[in-house]
Amino acid sequence: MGTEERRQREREQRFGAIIAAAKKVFFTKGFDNTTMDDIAQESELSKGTLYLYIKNKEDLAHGIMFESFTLLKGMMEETMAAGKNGLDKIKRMAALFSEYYAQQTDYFDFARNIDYKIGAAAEESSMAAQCTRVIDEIVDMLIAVLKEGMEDGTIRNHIEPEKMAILYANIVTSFMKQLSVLGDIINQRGHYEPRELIELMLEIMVRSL
Amino acid sequence: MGTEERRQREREQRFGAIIAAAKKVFFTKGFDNTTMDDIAQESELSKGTLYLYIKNKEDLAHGIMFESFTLLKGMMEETMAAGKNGLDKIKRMAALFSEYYAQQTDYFDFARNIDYKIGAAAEESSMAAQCTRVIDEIVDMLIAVLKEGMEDGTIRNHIEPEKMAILYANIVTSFMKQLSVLGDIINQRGHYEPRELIELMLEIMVRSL
DNA sequence: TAATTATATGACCATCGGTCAGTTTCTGTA
DNA sequence: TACAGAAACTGACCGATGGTCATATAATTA
Repeated sequence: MGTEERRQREREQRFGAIIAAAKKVFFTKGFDNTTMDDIAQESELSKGTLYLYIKNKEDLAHGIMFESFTLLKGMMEETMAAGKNGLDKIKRMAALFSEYYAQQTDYFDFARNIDYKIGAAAEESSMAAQCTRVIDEIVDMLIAVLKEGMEDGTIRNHIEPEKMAILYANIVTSFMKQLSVLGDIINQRGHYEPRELIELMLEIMVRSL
Repeated sequence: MGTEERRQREREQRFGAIIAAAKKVFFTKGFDNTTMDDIAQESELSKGTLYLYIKNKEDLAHGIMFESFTLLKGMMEETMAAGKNGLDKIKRMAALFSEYYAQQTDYFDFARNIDYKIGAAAEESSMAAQCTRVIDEIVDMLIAVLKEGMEDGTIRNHIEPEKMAILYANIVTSFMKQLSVLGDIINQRGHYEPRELIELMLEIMVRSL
């Protein structure tokens, strides 16, 4: 009888519902200002029950990050497939990042609070470990496309692709995270749209290849 | 009689001592893991007394940031004075930033937690307001040197210098903040020294001018 | 139906940022 | 020197919050 299977499925659904509820509250009130009671209420469970499905508040955040990274990875795969050569793929990727930032600014704001702990937590927490795995896969995609560009001659720069992938990924994400927070203030003071600054940054990155 | 003046001086010394104690503890244990009781103990005052000199824990952090930005500004002024033309000044500035990162990595790690709140807090807190003032002065210095380079022909790129200063300042600081946290993990996994990645990043930035 | 197991609950605990009534120390005056 | 008022200081206390656990409820099995 499939009782055990059904239970397992229900457990996963519960977990998914908790992640969804947490995401809703985190993105509305911010990580620090959200209490576990808020999440309990939103998910219509008691606080104690939450802890049957998650390890702690931080782990919950890593679950959300995992979802986000997985989504991005899927979009990258689609984008890459459409590119004609190495440089073209990178240009499309840059456009994708810009679009992703515009649509998911909340994620970057949230990530700024959280993702720096992922590496340190990866050993203890399965959610954090899953995050690092997806991040590694994303970096691997970047490495592959850089290599492709070097081989087909569309990229002049021949520094180690592994090093460049790490470098560029960190420049882009750190800048986006910073803008997700300071963007409004910068816009208010100097009238520079965050999106405009990001496009400029990406242009500099692509041109440097 | 100079009683009042002496008192004022003593108040400032107390404040300075509290900042110093807080800095010591924050840099050792991190912002989140430091309790106000820790700082009270380190500064040999009661917790209640701390609050006669500071507004709250965040304000204390802004005081430390202010000190840091002021230090950097002073170093920038020295560096700029030694430069021969616009581009030369910028190259020296890049070298300065790299050196500053190496010497004060702790500051960036700390800043990552704090500085995003400065803009929002500037209206309420005098410490945060002082921070924004120094940051503005630093950005103004960058704008000035970019203009100089455009005028003397050592910089080809002629986008609005105001926009470029904001763009470059944010790329550089956000990347440094990210590395201050992830640097060790990156180094551990791919054997890329943080300092090396920062030099590469600065090189890309300078070359794009 | 009774026993066992899985799931859920919320009162409770420890910690921490911040407050405030009360105490001590300093200062100017008579 | 005595004393009153001001300034500086203290630490017990408060409210909020992440996390726990003894207990209760529901589902499953025999």
